[in-house]
Amino acid sequence: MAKKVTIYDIAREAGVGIGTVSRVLNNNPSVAPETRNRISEVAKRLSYQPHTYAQRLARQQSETISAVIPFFTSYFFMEVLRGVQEKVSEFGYDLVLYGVEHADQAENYVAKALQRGKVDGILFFSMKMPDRVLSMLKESNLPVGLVDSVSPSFDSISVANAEGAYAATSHLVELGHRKVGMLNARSVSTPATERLQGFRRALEQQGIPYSDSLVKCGKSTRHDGFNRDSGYEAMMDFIAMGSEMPNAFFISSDIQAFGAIAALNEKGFRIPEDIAIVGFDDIELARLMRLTTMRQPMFQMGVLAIERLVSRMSNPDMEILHTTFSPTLIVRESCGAFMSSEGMPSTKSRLR
Amino acid sequence: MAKKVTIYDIAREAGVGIGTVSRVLNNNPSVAPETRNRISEVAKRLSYQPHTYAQRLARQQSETISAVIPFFTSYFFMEVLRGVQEKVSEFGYDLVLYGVEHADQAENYVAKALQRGKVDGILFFSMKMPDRVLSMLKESNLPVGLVDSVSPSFDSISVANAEGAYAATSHLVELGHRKVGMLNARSVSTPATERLQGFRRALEQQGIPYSDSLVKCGKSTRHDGFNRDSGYEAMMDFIAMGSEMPNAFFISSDIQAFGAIAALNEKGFRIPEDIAIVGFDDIELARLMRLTTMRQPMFQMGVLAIERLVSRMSNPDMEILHTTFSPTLIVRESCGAFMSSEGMPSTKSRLR
DNA sequence: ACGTTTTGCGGAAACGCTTCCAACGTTAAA
DNA sequence: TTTAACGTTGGAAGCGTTTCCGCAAAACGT
Repeated sequence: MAKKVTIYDIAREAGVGIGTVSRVLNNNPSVAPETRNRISEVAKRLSYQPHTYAQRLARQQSETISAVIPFFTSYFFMEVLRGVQEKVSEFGYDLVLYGVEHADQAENYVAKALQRGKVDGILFFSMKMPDRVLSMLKESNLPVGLVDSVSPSFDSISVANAEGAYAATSHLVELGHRKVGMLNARSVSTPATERLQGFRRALEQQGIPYSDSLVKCGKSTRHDGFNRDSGYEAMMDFIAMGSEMPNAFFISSDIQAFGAIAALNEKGFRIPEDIAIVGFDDIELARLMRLTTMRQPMFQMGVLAIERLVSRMSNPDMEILHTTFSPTLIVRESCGAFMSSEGMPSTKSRLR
Repeated sequence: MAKKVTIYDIAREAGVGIGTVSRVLNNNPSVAPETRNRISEVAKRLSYQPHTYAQRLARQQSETISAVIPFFTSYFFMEVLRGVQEKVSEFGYDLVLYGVEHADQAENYVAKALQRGKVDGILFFSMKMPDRVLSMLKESNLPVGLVDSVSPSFDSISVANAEGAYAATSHLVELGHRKVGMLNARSVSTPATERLQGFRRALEQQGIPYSDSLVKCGKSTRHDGFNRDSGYEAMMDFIAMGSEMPNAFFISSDIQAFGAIAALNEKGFRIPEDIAIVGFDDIELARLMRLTTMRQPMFQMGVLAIERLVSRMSNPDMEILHTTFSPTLIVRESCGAFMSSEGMPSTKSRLR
């Protein structure tokens, strides 16, 4: 280990008291300029590095923000995390990541985090937490931010899931499709249920009868069903419907859409000629695959989440803010929009 | 904030000294069973939570592992990080992520990290670090692990890049191609230069003359050239060669391959009928796109990296270990192997 | 019955820092 | 000239643990 240099060493070397050294290090104004210089110089010469944990213990705060995330390995979270990471280091905080499988694990973590000084703020991602935990959090007075979920008592950043699903579905219907289905994720996920609502509403609004047989979810439970296999399985189920099968699908995430496309390809369906598809998220691969989808400003959500959290940390009485982003429809080729508008299929399709 | 409960509270409540409380909390055997029970009970009743920073200060260690990563938003790193995350939490450590743009930023961070007690171990990902930093690290005695790069003085986990490139290129040649080119990433990246070596060696071994015009790299510098646009640009450059253009390509990452495929499609080339391609990495999408590629065991590398680091932390004098994974060739459709072996192109191709 | 270990335990010291308080020398105000 | 106020400074106290030292009581040996 690098030999420790403490403020005592500096104090001795500079012929002052430790209090003065500390004041210099913390830019406390009440130090004579001359003394300040001398101390700064000694500190640099000894290449002093403060002991973070000692500081945190003494200051009673952690300079740490932690993010509790269900599965930080999904494309969606990765993208949001990029924004988070960028801002966190800009503000000079540490980022501690906690990957959890379910909300109850989060609860477990909350208990640990609540000890004063462990973290200065927490961000929860896509977690529907039990009321008990929520109120624990609330009375703890710890700054908390919610991303991709909402609760009245905390700041939140979210996406208008229902609205997005509504737009996606409507787009399909406007393209002339009457038999449109949905591939959803698991209903334990709030975004999934919200997207289902949007889907239903769009159908009803367009005078198309809704039926439960119109929405399917694969059996793969990883990432709450937001995964490729789930999409593959659900689409296979649809294909098994035979002539009853819808010919247009709103799919609740791009990654599921890719699974669905694989299933479709395997069974000889062409996209968009035979089947139209619109996804959700607009992950990088969606552009590559020419997938029509609803874009969520993931990076930006991460950035905003930290900005909001930091301002709440410095001003706890700030009024609670809820920000909802509206996803925007990105029309590419998988929905067949170009085909119908231009009268012929695009020659550039990468979808089969 | 949750009202603080300290070991003093427990001691008072249980009618013992703080030393005993601490011993119970740390499972130190020299406490009478009866006393131990009483204390545990009180601790639970008061829902005591140790103050992490105080512990770390007293114990002189941090229970934290940090990972320094160039761009933790690329598919390759995401996958590796999954493995890292899994193991880290299994061992009960905290994971602190540092995203950096270049090695010099890492240096900056190293200085901070070196202060005793800040972190117990560091993992560096894909970073070619200046010797000065390396020796700083070395003499600091901090446990260090290298992933995707190698240095004699530290444990490392890497992939046989040259070997992989060799295998990929050879596969192309064995399929009958004589004009084979390479799309590389930027030469600042060590994996990129190693893969180039493998490519050259394969050519030479097969009696095919190498020429610099056979390898190109796009202008996009993000992720050191391991990005989609770079692949697109490089392939466009190749296409501009006209009749001189190779008809088979080894591409140094899957993501670049997708860009290249886009370029090819745009210009009307068919894959694999006109152009054969093999990529590198085997990211999830490669399977979807039926891309022939060299698989790196990314998740496993992450797992191993942490296991190795943790064992070094507990046993600093352990002999230095270098593990090299050999990438394996995953034959799918983009190389045309099925076409040539089965005499006809696959009907399921998703590559155009 | 008397040393001698062993076992269990209390609490001071240490970890490295921040912060508060007292004290000093100066300078301004009266 | 006296007093009050100010600008600086030193260092003790405190943050919540762990750990070491030493002591008492209990267990052991003979």
